[in-house]
Amino acid sequence: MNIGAVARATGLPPKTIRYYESIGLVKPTERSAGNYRRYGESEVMTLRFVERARRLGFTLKEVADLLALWRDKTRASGDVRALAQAQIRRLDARLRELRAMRRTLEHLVERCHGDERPDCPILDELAGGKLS
Amino acid sequence: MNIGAVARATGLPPKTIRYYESIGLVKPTERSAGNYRRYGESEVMTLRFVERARRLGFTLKEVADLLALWRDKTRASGDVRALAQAQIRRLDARLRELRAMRRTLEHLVERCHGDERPDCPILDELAGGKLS
DNA sequence: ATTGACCTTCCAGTGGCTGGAATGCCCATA
DNA sequence: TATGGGCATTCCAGCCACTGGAAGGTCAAT
Repeated sequence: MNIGAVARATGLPPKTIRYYESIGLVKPTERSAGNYRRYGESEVMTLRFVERARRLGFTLKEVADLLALWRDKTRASGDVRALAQAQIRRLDARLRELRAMRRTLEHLVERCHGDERPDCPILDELAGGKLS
Repeated sequence: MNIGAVARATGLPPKTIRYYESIGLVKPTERSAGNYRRYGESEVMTLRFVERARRLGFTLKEVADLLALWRDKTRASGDVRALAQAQIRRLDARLRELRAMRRTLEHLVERCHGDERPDCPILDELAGGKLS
């Protein structure tokens, strides 16, 4: 399998696959005569794993840790769970931040008539308000 | 006011203030004899404006737009409102993404016993599951 | 005169890609 | 056999919004 086929099979762009290789995550089984990357099924599985973990918001560092645990048949499932729970906590923190931003913006938008006139509570608050 | 005082007054690190200057957002009124940046009240106000807008999740490009609207006394408040509403929509999109991640992770964590044993549904799903 | 806090510039790195240039490979068709 | 098109390669650069650190200059107080 060339990189393009792997890209189609994993949903990851070729560029990203090369990037993952450059940081040591997944490397091709071999190179063809013409120096093309050639991949086998297990690399495709690994890349799919990476793609799914990324979609759950894990950093590449954590993905590497998860991959290591995946490969380690003697791992403790508690270690995996701990990573997942840490990620949930980070998501919660981020959700709280975004919700706070949203609330504030919503208040501002409500108070701004939003027409041709120049007076605008949004700018006023940004300029001097306390924005809670 | 030197940059350190401005930093204290705005909550922005000196490095960030210099960075904002480098991208043309806010420049000091003048330089002292010893080449120190010197700021007046209006720069402090501008930086506070920037800091608040950033806290609401606006990009620096949008902050620049908001600043331009702020300075333009003939602006239409609708233009400001449109920026704020676009930002709310982006926040909503991001919130949906994060919530979806959270839901999936929560399911996975529930199904993983998380002890010393190696079998782990989290890894299984990352490896081959459909993760909804 | 010396200390120490502050300031200066410049370069480099973060994360996770993404774009583009210049070049090379592979295969099918005329 | 030439040629064309679709792949692939490497390398450099850029994105965003900072942040860290080195090497040095300034300023006020002791």
